Amino acid sequence: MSNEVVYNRIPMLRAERGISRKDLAAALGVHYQTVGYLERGEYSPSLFLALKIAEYFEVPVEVIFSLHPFARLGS
Amino acid sequence: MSNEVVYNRIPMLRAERGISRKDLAAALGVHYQTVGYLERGEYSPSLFLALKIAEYFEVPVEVIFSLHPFARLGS
DNA sequence: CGAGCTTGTAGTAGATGTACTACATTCCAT
DNA sequence: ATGGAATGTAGTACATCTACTACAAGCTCG
Repeated sequence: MSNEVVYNRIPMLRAERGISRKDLAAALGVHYQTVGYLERGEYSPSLFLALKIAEYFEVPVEVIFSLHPFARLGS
Repeated sequence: MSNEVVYNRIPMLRAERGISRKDLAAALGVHYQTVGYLERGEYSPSLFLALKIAEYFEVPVEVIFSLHPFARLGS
């Protein structure tokens, strides 16, 4: 049932903060490869991890994750 | 890593709407026992399912799910 | 050039989430 | 009192998530 797509903006938020995957992973308490998998969309995080990510970036979950594609910012 | 607790208010929201687990499950496209497991806290949903639930109840994810216990309403 | 940081890819292993079936219990309505 | 709806429990099976190790490639800084 979680074979469905969940879009995410982790790369954008991480770029805004200027931190590496490794640092983000450390802050979240997960393996740095896990962040890579999430950013590349190979799978979506557990709810627990999603809530941790939202807490870390201090934004609502919906700002980072969505069932529908995010609008592109550029061109 | 999702061996951690995620608190949820599904029973309360479902009671407010006055719908059964079976109907909620059907609306979400999951097995009715899955809703039971979630309500009893036996495990927390995938992010995909959490987003569907929030969409169904028309509230932000944080209203239903939290890393920290919800305040009790009564006494 | 050489070292180190960042990211991508690959693979194994274990934990968690979901589907499904079956049966027991409680409660309400007829 | 009988049946049906709603819920709880148990158990199996499969899919997904996460950890971890290892290696390749690009980049920057000395």
